[in-house]
Amino acid sequence: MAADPLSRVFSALADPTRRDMVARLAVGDATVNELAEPYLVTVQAVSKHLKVLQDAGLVSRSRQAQRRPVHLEAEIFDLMTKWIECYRRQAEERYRRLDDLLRSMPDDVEPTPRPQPRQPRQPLTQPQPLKPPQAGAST
Amino acid sequence: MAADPLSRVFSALADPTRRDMVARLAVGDATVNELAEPYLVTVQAVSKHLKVLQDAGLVSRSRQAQRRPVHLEAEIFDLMTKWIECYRRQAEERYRRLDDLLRSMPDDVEPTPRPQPRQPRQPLTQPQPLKPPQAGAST
DNA sequence: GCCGTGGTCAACCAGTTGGTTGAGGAACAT
DNA sequence: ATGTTCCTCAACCAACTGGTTGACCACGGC
Repeated sequence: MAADPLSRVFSALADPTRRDMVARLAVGDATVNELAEPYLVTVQAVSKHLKVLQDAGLVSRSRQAQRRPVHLEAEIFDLMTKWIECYRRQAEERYRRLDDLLRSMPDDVEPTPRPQPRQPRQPLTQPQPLKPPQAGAST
Repeated sequence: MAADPLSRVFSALADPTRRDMVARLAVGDATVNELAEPYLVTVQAVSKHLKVLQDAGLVSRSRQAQRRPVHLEAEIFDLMTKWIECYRRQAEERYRRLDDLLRSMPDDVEPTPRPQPRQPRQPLTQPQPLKPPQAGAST
């Protein structure tokens, strides 16, 4: 539950029902009952899904008489797209570099250009649970 | 297991360890042992993570003597970014329209411009398990 | 006040997930 | 052939997830 924000967002969108709700909310705010209507699950289940989306920061909720309208907070998507773009770019650049390398040496070096045998760990994603105690060490 | 591709990708990246591995792989291919080294989990656990990433189409693996180098397949990211962009754009456009609407009517209509009371369901994500039979489905 | 509507909370259950250990397969070196 | 290295498979376990039902809270209408 206390997972990092990125995990929460990815995890929230890993469920097709939740993605579907996000899609529905993209066209306009909605109440829990409205959101629940298309599915055959109970309202409580939908409420749970909504809480997951809310914990991920993907939706917010206000009060309007008895209703609790749900509102999509699209900015959180940036968190994901930034992460994705970062590593995609890295990978693409790597291809480019490898390509250049292959271009620059016709055929007189060893034919297996192992990319990097061991990188010194870089910043990476976050201060991961790298080598913590073990077995379910969920910070 | 038989989830849709989008769910598999999101789900695969919902784990910080797996994201970390993707980050590591962005700088170059690696073997299972190399990938396992920074963590305190067993190699078997890493192998499982890799299988999840592979099922999601995020990595591929070849054979090189005893080694099974893991290679990042960055194109799959497109699947996510496309989905995200689609709904983000929709949401942004909605704000724009609402903004225009508010601008065009100074103060002589009701002050609660309920977005849309019920949209006719659109294509959305996939052919969801939308209201099949049973379970209190008040038709 | 009391009731209906809209929504949440709590307890429970089944299935999945992330980890473990142990056994074993595949490709080399000798 | 035997051993070594790298990796996967199988069985098991604890924790989490997505669903259920039932109780309950917060409003607004009467």
